[in-house]
Amino acid sequence: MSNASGRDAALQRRKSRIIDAAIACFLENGYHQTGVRDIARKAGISLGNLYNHFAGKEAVLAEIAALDREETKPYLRLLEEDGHPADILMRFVSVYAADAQKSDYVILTIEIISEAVHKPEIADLFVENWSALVRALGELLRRGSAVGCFRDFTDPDAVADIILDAIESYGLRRHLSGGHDPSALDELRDFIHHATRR
Amino acid sequence: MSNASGRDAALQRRKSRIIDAAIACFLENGYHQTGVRDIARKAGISLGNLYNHFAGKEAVLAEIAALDREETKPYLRLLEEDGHPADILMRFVSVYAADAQKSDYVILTIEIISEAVHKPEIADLFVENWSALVRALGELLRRGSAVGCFRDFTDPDAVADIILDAIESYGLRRHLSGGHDPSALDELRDFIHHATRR
Amino acid sequence: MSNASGRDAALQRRKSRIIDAAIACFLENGYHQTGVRDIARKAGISLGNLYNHFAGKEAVLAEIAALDREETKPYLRLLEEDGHPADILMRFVSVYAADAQKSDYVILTIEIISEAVHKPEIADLFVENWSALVRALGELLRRGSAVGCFRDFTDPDAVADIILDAIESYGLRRHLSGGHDPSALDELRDFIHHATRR
Amino acid sequence: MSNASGRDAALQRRKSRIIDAAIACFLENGYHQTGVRDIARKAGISLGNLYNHFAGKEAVLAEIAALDREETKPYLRLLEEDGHPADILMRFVSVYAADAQKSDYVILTIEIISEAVHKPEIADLFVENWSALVRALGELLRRGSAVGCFRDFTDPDAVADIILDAIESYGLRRHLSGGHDPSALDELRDFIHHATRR
DNA sequence: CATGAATGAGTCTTCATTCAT
DNA sequence: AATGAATGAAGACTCATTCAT
Repeated sequence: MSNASGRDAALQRRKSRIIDAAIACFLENGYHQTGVRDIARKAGISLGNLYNHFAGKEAVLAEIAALDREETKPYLRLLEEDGHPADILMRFVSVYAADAQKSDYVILTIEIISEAVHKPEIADLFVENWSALVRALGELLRRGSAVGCFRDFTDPDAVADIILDAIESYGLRRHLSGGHDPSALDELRDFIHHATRR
Repeated sequence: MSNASGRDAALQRRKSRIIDAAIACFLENGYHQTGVRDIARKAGISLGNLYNHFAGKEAVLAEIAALDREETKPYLRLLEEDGHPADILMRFVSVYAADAQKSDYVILTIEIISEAVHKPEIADLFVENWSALVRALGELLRRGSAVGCFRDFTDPDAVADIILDAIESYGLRRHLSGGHDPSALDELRDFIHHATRR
Repeated sequence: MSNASGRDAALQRRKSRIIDAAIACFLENGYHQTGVRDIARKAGISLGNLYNHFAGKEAVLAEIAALDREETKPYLRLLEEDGHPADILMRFVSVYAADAQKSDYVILTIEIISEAVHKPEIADLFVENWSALVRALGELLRRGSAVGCFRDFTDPDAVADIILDAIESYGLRRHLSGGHDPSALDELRDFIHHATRR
Repeated sequence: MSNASGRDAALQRRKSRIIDAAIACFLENGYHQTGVRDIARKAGISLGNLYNHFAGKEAVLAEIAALDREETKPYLRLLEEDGHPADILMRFVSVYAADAQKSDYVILTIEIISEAVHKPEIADLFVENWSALVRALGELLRRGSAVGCFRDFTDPDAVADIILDAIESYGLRRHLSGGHDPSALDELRDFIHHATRR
């Protein structure tokens, strides 16, 4: 390992600590209620130093939004696995819904989306990840239709959109109503199953 | 009309103008980017006077959130109409999705939800309206199951939740991706149709 | 009683209620922490109507300061009574100290004085009452010196000043330290007795 | 001098300049009539920066109140000197009264006290300094009684309280009445002398 | 790279007062 | 005399960002 890359790694660790701190703050108090000072303090660095790593508060949020990409990868891999499309779909729904149900995920998503509404550059990051998921799921649906285990869709990508949305908002709703209805996930799986079966 | 009620009406008009101004501002710039001054200016009143009508900025948002209730009523009536449950459901989906797709509605909803995440009193207002919709739609599903035009659901209310979520987030997604895919609504209707049919 | 005087009496009652309300507010929260709205509310009248009775917030305080005059009268009478000057002095000290010890009196006095420091017109009201007391007590001291029960004073009025101050600040200190040392009053009486005896 | 201590010293100087500016403002216009901006401007720093040094306006006042402690020290030393108690007492009275008579001191004291009435945390700072003085003076009185140059006191601390009060309020009264009666101080000394002598 | 003092525009809110009714 | 909506200046305080060290 060269000196340079060692330094890079250290830098990356710093950035990562800042991101983690920011996420923690945003989760706890929301993006707008979080000050740059709060992030710096929680990251254990000085206020000014944060600006050596990020252009500003919004850049931190953008980075968080971009990180979605990483977290999206496992889902993409799952959707592209070989196997019975219907099985894969159900496994995907289960796993994705489980994640989407986690409070952290939900809150952070809302924070980012509500910023994205007024800031195109953040919306773009978001849409990018989303599109990748949609395409992968759409492909699965197409495959399933071809194989005969799903019905034929006029626009598989649109359906993929709907399915992903349903799962995401399922997670949000769980959070807002505060409840933890275990049967709800079954119902969601059932719902998607019936909506897609031939 | 008595003097008192005349004055009350004038007051109500004022409040209403403030609400309208606030909505316009929130839509344009978001809740946090909107200053109380902006609202007052757009409402054509003085800054201080706003506080004669609302306890503060958050109270304005709360009132907007509460107004949802009024806008929920037509849907409730639709869901409770006599008729073939499957027909009613499809009409409901069409109408509700059309509204949920309107940019205004979407943006405002996001603003409110993202505040609700950190402010229980706003979340409560929101959940209340939502519950009413869920119950009404759940009832329709039950009726449909009884009549035989829907499959049997383990938990009709959970399904109602899922359907409503799907529609809402459909609207949001339409907004974020900027696109206006007319076939998407058909796909959504189809999706829900297949997911609920016997 | 003529109509006019009846109306005047009613007016006076209103003013008096406002004054009482103001005193209550000033005691509880201090002059600056009290809003005109608070006074009006506690007086049970409308905000605007208060301005039909007083020129403004400061005028209310001025009236309160002026009311001191009334409360000063009993002391003046006591000081001018016939009798042994030393006895009268001791009785005066006891009574005046008892009053000065009452929290209400102390707080209100402080509020008024601290305003008076920057507002001559209020200071004047205050000084006036004080001077009357000083003169009366000074006269008593002179009488006592003449009769032989007090020592001779170079400047009896200055001594009167000192005595009155001692009593007043005794009350204030009691309030600030929160304590209620019953022997302190005895000590104060003793102190003044020794300081004035021949 | 290390860099760190150099920076600390600079910081302390800043704080000190702010305090000075605040005192000047409070003297001129009173605590409530002084805005944080006024203090910052007079201190020659930006508004926001003031908050890097003090938690807020009240914290500035608290610091000023606390500074009393420093100013109390010379008096404490004087009271604890060896020497004839009666002499020391008289010297103390002269010096303390001279200070208490200075307009600055009086006005500032009033501002602080009138805040202290409604804010225990400020009252505490005040009482603390006062208690130290009372104890020191009380000790002197005890010593004097033992030596035979003062009369015996039931409660020397209470007497100390009275003496200090008398001096303080003497200063205040001088300020309020605007006059500068040079014989008044003699009279005060005489008064205390007679009140304490055997 | 690291620090945190410095900046000043911006935040929401309160206030004494006025005035049409 | 009585009401309370209307006014807008002033209030204390926060914040993202910069910069000298």
